[in-house]
Amino acid sequence: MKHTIHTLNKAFDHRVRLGVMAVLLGQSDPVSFNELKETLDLTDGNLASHVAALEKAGYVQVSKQFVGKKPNTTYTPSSEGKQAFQEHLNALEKLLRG
Amino acid sequence: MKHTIHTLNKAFDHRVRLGVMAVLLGQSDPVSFNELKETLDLTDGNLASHVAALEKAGYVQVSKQFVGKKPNTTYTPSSEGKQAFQEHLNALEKLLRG
DNA sequence: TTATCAGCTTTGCAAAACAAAGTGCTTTTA
DNA sequence: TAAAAGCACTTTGTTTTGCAAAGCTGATAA
Repeated sequence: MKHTIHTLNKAFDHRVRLGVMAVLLGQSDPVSFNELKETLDLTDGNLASHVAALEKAGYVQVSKQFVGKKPNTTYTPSSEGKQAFQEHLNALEKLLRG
Repeated sequence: MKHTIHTLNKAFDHRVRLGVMAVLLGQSDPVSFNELKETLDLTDGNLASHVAALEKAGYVQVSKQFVGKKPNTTYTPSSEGKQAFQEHLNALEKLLRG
């Protein structure tokens, strides 16, 4: 019965990134920077750095447009992101059930 | 629908500490340093520092005895540890289900 | 007596986390 | 029209965390 914590994905091994993924996957529509920021109660810089990490890993896609005259950045999970996250959750469950 | 990642317990917000708790809670008997080390595949120092953190938080109890003539350190989750861990898992589930 | 085991502690470095302030651009608002 | 405010960052600087590797202690086995 190997408790291999090493199959947990480091990209998701932090509450902020976990929260970001949970929010994105819980919504069928893209989620904006400000929605994320308020939902997760984070500072701008903190959120920006964590989503940047997820983007760099290829787990979220970023799209920038204008809503009316206001800039609006939204995030969606990529298909690799969805899969990697699911695998992470599976590994978590496995770990927690021995 | 508040995705409050802030209810996650920082003491368990790391794969090693998560693994330690999972192992300890999965076993009805105390678990030795070496069992933990092998099960989780960690170096001495790394394991030592993480269990020290859990001990400092009051989440695991440490007992030192001799088995035959060899020293043997074992770990058990405290009742606060069990409760806190359960709450952490509840918070996790809640987060993951919106 | 040299080596080995258990269980740490120390050292030293690198990466990560975070808050706070700054930035550039646009748009309200007074 | 000048000041304020919103969006989405980036930069700066500090603190915290993680980790491997080496060292250490006290005991035993070879």
